[in-house]
Amino acid sequence: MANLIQKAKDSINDIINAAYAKAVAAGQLPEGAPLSGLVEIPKDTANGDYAANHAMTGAKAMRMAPRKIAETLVANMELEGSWFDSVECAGPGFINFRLGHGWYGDVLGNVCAEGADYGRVEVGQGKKVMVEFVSANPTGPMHMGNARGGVLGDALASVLDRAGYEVSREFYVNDAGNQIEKFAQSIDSRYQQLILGEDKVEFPEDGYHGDDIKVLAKKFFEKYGEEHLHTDITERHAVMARFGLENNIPKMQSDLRRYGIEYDTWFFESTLHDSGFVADSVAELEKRGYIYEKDGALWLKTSQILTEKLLAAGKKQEDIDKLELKDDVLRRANGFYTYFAADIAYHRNKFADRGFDKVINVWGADHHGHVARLKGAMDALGLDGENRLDIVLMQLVKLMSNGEEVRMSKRTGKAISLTDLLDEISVDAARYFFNSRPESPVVFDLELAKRQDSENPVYYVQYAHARICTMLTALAAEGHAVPDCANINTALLSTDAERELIKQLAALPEEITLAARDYDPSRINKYVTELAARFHKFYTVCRIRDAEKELLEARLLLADCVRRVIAISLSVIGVSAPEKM
RNA sequence: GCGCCAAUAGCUCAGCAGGAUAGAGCAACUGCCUUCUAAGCAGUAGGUCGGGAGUUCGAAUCUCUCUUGGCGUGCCA
Repeated sequence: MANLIQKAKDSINDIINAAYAKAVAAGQLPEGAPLSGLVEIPKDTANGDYAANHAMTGAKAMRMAPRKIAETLVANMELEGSWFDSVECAGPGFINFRLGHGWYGDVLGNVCAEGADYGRVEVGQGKKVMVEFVSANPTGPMHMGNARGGVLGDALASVLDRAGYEVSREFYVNDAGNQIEKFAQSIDSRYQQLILGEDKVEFPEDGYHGDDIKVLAKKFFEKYGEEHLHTDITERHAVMARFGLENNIPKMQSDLRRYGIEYDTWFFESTLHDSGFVADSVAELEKRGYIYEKDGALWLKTSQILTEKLLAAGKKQEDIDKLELKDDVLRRANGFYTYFAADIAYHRNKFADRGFDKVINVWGADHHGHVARLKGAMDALGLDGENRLDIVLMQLVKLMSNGEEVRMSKRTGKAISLTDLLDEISVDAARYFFNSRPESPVVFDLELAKRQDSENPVYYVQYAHARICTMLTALAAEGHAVPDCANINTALLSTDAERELIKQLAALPEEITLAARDYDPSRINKYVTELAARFHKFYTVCRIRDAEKELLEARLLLADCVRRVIAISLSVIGVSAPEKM
């Protein structure tokens, strides 16, 4: 579980502090100045492998020129026995360190020793985390937004898993409430149109207009015939809703599986209503004084809860007034609970009943108005939603076709579904493409997507992997098997191409840590693309087959390490690593 | 009106726990396969990082403000 980049940085901090102590003892630098700074990796290796800015940040306190401080520190440095070969001052006062070959050897040793676990870090400390994502309405096919949510959620879960969290993937099935009734009405209308003629039955304006509803109605008719034409409407709608869900949910499950996504739990909203947990949660809020009745409905004091929170966070009352906070209905006058009430119960269940330390929901940005109130409701229940509930808001996908935007809506029936998408482009391409920063909007050009073959960057990475695999096979056939890590001379890997490649191998644990911290799995895309680029360069510049035995073996091992790390990285983002292309 | 998110090459996007000359892919142009996969490598060209102000030794990155776009502001989910 070693992160050699972090260790190198820590080591530099130690070296600088030791040099400072020595300089102070010699009277060259003032005592007691807080010497802290950042160690970072410069863009240009001409500035060393690591650069420290301690001299610049300490300049003010020491009342000395940064450059002078840096020079004094460097003069007092001891690199013997460290990972570093050289150190020098540069620019306005940077202290630049250069790695020796020992560090590079240690990186390869790590990759070999940790095998498939390479890149695992322990920042998660085994905490229980749930990632809930997609949770598309089961009233129709999943769309492009769901496709992106699936990619981001699944990749985020993988990242967190590798960062040492105990992760659970969950899909929340909204199989209750208003939209289910609308769903049933829509099927019912299509069913009647089927029997009585399309012009004889009016289709509800706010119904689901998609063709999938017609298909469901047809299936329903094939099963029941005209049996349900005149049955009691409540019972009929219940039968139709169940029929629709029993058709749609397995379809969603198989689509997501085809997309490479497996959930630990499919959680049904209806169970919260059936068990009385929704009512119980509202009662609990009432007990805590957050509920009142008005116009026959039960209301949550959302504005009070959020106002108190914002005041505590230091917001001014006049700014809060501008927000025009409103309360929310939890139970309508007709006795039915709102979606929000069910959502409160659902999240209470996640924390209180199932004991998740942290819950992350991946939502479309159009739900952002819901974030503060749900967190607030958790706070009101004493469940610390502010810190334990995190929402990743992803911008919706903008679909372009022939230069025009295609609006996606289930109700207009013009949606491009996730199934359509996967019929057009490969799962690997879709997963790579949608894994970009969640808060950035994505413009998806359908024509371009269809055309995407060898030009897609995902193939660039996969090609690197395949290239290594076939090369290793070919060389093994010539008697050059990948050697054991302990038997190679890593000091021979001394060209820029080799060292840049090894540095990139070393970066995976750091990338996992940052991706987990920022909930940004797209970092892994960039990481593995850069790794592939450095490999391709190495491959072009450093021949393996023609090298002398010792160098050949060292390079063979390096190539094998790259192969393993590419495979690990791709698996984290759900992309396959083909052995040949 | 108020709130959230965004604005970087012709196009799609990186870079944002402040760091040294702003990167990649696509599109355009030029080289490199009798040698481990050319789905590759090397190079040319392309930018007032939306405008303005501030903080700092130092800003694409942080703060404020303005502009433009997306979304939200339901007894919808």
